[in-house]
Order: sequence, then structure tokens, then C-alpha cells
Amino acid sequence: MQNVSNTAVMKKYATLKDIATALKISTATVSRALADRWDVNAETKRIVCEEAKRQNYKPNPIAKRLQNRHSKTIGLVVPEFKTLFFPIVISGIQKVVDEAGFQLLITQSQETMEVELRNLKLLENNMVEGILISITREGENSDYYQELIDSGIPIVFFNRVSSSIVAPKVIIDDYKLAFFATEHLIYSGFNKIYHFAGPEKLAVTKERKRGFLDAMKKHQREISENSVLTTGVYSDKGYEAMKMLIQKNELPQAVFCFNDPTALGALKAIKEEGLKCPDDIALVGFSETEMAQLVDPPLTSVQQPSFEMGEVAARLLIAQITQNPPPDAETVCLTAKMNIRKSSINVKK
Amino acid sequence: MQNVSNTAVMKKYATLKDIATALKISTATVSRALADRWDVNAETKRIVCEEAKRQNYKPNPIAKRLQNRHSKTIGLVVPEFKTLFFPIVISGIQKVVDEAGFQLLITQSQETMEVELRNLKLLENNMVEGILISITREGENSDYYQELIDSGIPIVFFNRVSSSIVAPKVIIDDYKLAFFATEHLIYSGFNKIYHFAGPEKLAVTKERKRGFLDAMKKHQREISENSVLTTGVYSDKGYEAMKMLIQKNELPQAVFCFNDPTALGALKAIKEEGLKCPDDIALVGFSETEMAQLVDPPLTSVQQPSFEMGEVAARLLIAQITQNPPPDAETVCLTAKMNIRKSSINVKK
DNA sequence: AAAAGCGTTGTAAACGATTACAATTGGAAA
DNA sequence: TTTCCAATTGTAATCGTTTACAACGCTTTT
Repeated sequence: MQNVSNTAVMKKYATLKDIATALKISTATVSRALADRWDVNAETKRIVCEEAKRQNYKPNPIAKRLQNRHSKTIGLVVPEFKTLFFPIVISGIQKVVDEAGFQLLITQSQETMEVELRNLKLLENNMVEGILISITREGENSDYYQELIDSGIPIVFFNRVSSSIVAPKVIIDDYKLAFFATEHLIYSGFNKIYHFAGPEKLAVTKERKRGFLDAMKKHQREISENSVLTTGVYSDKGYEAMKMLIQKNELPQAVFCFNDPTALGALKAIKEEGLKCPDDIALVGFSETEMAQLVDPPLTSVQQPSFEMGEVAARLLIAQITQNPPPDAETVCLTAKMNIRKSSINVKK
Repeated sequence: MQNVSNTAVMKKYATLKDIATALKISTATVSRALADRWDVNAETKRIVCEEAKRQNYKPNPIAKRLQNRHSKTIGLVVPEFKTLFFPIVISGIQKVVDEAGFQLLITQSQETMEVELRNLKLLENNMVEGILISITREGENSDYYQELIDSGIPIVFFNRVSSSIVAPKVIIDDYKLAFFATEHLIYSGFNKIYHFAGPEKLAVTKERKRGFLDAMKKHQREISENSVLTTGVYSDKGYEAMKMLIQKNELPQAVFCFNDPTALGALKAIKEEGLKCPDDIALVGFSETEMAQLVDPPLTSVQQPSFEMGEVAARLLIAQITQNPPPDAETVCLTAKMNIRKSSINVKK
């Protein structure tokens, strides 16, 4: 059964005025009655509420916002939805945002600065009261970030943060964890250790690489030309890099990968080439995904507190919005933990 | 350097009136000039635009909405963000929504009817012009869906659809694909075939189970008490179910799983128990995830057109919103494809 | 009896933009 | 010279709510 008589205009909602005229009183009284204020007669309240229910009245939030000049909405810009990292962060954000009575407008920059800029403007046009952002791997729209902040819209960066802007930031200590992960491989007795690095422009890439290199230097390991290979974020790149190494017969004993997908891609290549992990090549991933535990062998990985990162970032932003004066820009560094599994066990030792 | 002088109020934006008073003309003229209408002097336009730029004027979208009574926003309710399925659907939705000049408000029901209801009300309060929803596995808020539709907010269901409501729906043909997947196992020469089913209340669960059972009946396979085990959506349930079967020594030759995570969980259990896939137990997953290709052995899985599903659903909704009269409620059934990989190859045959 | 107080309600001005309508020009047509 | 029209601008109402202020009727105080 189809509703054929559907008209062009959006169905008209009952307004304050409708209730007022029906009851032959002023809209002011209706407004006050519904807001349950002390200065309105109990009986009037009752009648008004009754009529409101009868007419299925719903306050128009847009009119409300126009009146009190805040949108109770915050904006979010994430680069992509292709791995589970951001969706989980979003869950954390949602939780805090809901509790604080705010709403969330989610946008995706698809890893390009151009779309990111468009999204920022979209959010601004919607009068968000603040923005949470993890920047693209292409680079940053620094000027616009600053413009937004200057115009009164606070920004909190998380995970992939701006290096030039002064603002609250939430990160995990990539350097330290990369250092630990590398040391873990060294202490396990592996010698020839490589690193599959992420997209070059990202701060996290640099930090993890730095951690890797410093750990290698500390323990006087040789760093060759191929010790650090730039791969990227997706599994196919890890796969290709590992294939390339194997075909060149330049086998590392262990590889510390930029993230889990890269590690899993590498793992696939290892198996395809008839080699074994960890026997021939050991692997360590990063930013633990659900898959780490499910593959064979289970993957050693650094488990980022994704959900918590979302929570913390959202809390920082809401503090910026609601507190006066807003708290100083602090950089919160979350700690992660390393889950050591079979993929990095030295079977020969 | 911290901005200490930040005051309580949100930074005041320039309004039409500001420009008008600065130029000593009326707000009406300013409005018209900025809208670039024919009935305003070219020179005036120039001056107004200049002043607007000078004051960094941004039209207040809330006032605009109040004026023309539509929000240009649509709402989305998804159950969870724990697998990549919905994030990818969202990407498809985003694309269409962006192109149509609408905005997207994303919410998560966390698989509970209660949160779903809260989200629907939130969206309604924000005057979304339509809603896209994939229902929770707890069940449906049918009454409220109908209420929304009656009050003029069209709803489009996707993936997990309501059975009782008349509205546009986008699904994949779960029955047919489950049937094919089961037949694939039968034709491969497996005899004792089991099905790990999803959450009981979901329509997709029923459809896939029906497809499985019908295929089994068609080929006169025996269906025992344990042939269909209700597992759920996450990997741990598949893991437990498979462990249980193995420990009871009730080994199926092949299992058609509700989805990839369940299959991967089952795979883990198989390996842990010293068995081999597909040699001892073959597996077929559903709703292909990135992981299917990366695990060992690669997993046979039905690849749902997730991105496309988002696109189609969004398009249907926008048609409901913008067309007059709105098109009849149609159910679009997307076709999926089966990727046959090593996990379901009969090595003994 | 006048003043002050209380409880309750209405009036009207905001919020920022849009737009029908009226009003003001000046020049062209009569 | 008067009339009319076009071009341009201003006035004011509108969208749905909130809220300062005024106003009303009654009781209580002085």
C-alpha cells in the first residue's frame, strides 16, 4: 500500500503558536509551561502539556539553536574507513559526545587535502562548536586549521596530528613503542632486522622509523640501504615489498612493520614463497587489529588504545568548548601495549 | 602561547546587519547582493561583496534553515563499527550524499533497540529529511519506524531490513547466495556439511539458514540436530562452536559460516586442534572481508557489494525526499559473487 | 484607603536570514 | 509638463523559540 497523497511540502509540525491559538493563550506562556518553569500556573501547565501531546508537538531544534546561538554539535574528520582503526576511535568519541549531550557530524577526507578542506568548510558552515581531526597522509591544511581556531572553533588533533599548530593533541608514543618493538626483536636474537615504513609525510611514520633506527643504533646493528622500505598502509604494499625482498634473495630475519595490514600482506608473501614465519622471517605488526590473533601464526603487534584515544580526544575538545577560559593545549600521550605472539618467536634460539 | 583573553561567548560572526550598518544600507539589499540577484546594482554588489569579505562574513546556516524549512541533512543508523562492513557501506553513502548536496549525521545503535530508538529521536530532533537504517540484531522498533514515516520522514532500510514496514529496502539475495555456497560445498564432494548461523532475530540469518537447508534438502543430505549451530557475528563464537564440535569428536567435513569473522574463528580452532583446513574441515565464509585473502588457507567467501549497497540506499532515500510524489517502495536486491579459494577445495577428491 | 507584594499572563523584541511589497529615483514616452 | 516604467532600494513580515519587561488582578501590609 503506497501513500499516494503525499504532498510536496514536508509535513507541517505543530508549533508553539498552534498550541497557543488552540488554547487561546500566548506563545510565551506555552513556551514557559513546556519548559516547566516556576512562574506558570500548575493547571495551565497541565493543559498545555496535554494539548502539546494531542498535537504531537516537537520543539523545532533549529529555531532553538538560532535563539541560543550554539549548535551542540561537534565535527569529526577522519582520513578513511578502510581499516578498523578509525571506526573504533569513533566509537570512543561517540560515547563521550553522547554523554555530554553533543552530536557528532562525521566526515571522511579520503586521504586527500582537498576533500579535507571541503569537509572543514562543511563543518564550519554547520556551526560546529569544535572539530576533531586526524589529518590526511598528503599533508596538512595548516592555514585553515589556524583560521578556524582563530575564529573561535577549537580543534583537537588525534593520532595523525599537525606539527605546526598549537592545539590539544592525542597521540600514542609511537617512537617509544617502535623502539620497544625493535628491541624485542633484537633481544629475541634476530640480527638482520628490517622496517617496512608507512607513508612518508605522516608524523607517525617518522616516529616509528626513528624508534626503529635508534633501537638498531643502540644495539649496534647494521643498517643497510634496504633496512627501511617505504610501503604504505595497506596489505598489498607489504605483500609486494616482501615478495621483492625474497625474489632478490635478500632475506631479513625479522621485519618490524608499520601496521598490521602491511604485516599480514608480508606474511602472505612469505607463505606463498614457501617460507615460514617465524622460522625464516619473523614479523611484528602495529596498531593491533582483530586479525592479529586469528592468522597463522598469530601476529605480534602493538595494541593501540583506539577506543580510549577517541574518548580522550572528545573530552579534550569538549573541555575546550565548555570551559572558560579553555584549558591550555596539552598533548596527551597514551600508552600502548605489545602483544607478543608466535610470529616473532625465535625458534632457533 | 595560549589565548588567555578568550571570552565566554562564542566568537561573534559577522551578520548581514553588520555589513548593512557598515555600508549604511538595508539588510535586504545586502542579502540580495550576496545572492547575486538581478535587481541590485552592479556597483552595490561589488561594494557589498568587498565588505563581506573584509568582515569575513559567513552566512548562518541555522537561520537559513529556519527560513526555508529544510535541513538538507539525512540521518544514518548502523548497529556497529566492529567489522568493516558498515564503514564501507558508509563510504558509499557519503559519496552519494555529498554529490546530492546533503549532509550525513551518523549514529550507532550498538546493537540494542534502546539506543537505536534514542538515535532515531535524536535524528528526528535534528530535522533530518530522511533516515537510512540497518536494524539491530535485537529486533526492530517497528512502531517508531512507522511513526516517522507517517510524520513525513522517509526511511530506507539496507542490509538488515524491517520485515513489517513498507519502505524502500536494499538487500543482497542472502537466500540465493547461501544456497549457492552450500551447493558449492556439495558439488565439491563434501558430505557432512554444517552451518554456523547468525543471531536468531535477524532476517539475514533466517535467509542464509533457509538457503543452506534448502540446498541440503535438494541434494538429499542428512540434516542432524547439530547441522545448524547458532553462533553470532564475531570470531570468538565461531571459535567456540568449532572447538566444541572437535572436542565432541563430531567433525563436519565442511562448514558454511554466517560471516567471515565466524569462519576465521573456526579456522583458528581447527588449527589449534592440530587439524587442517580444507583437508579435515573445509570452510566457507560470507560478506568477504579484506582478511579472507590474507589468511592461510585463503578463505572462500561471498563478496557483498558493500560500497554499492550504500550508494543505492542513499540514492533511494534521496529520491524519496526530493521526488514528488515519491517513488513506490521498491526492494532492490543486489547480486554478490562468490570467491572460491583454497579453504573449500576438496583435496581428497 | 493607599501602597506594596505576589502570582500569573501577555507584549514585543530578539536570534539571522529571506522576500513580498512599497517607495524612491530618474529618464523616456505621451 | 505630466505620466509611466524601469531600476534600485527600503520596510516589514516571516520562520519557531526564548525572555526581559510590562500589566493585570488579588491579597497583604501600612
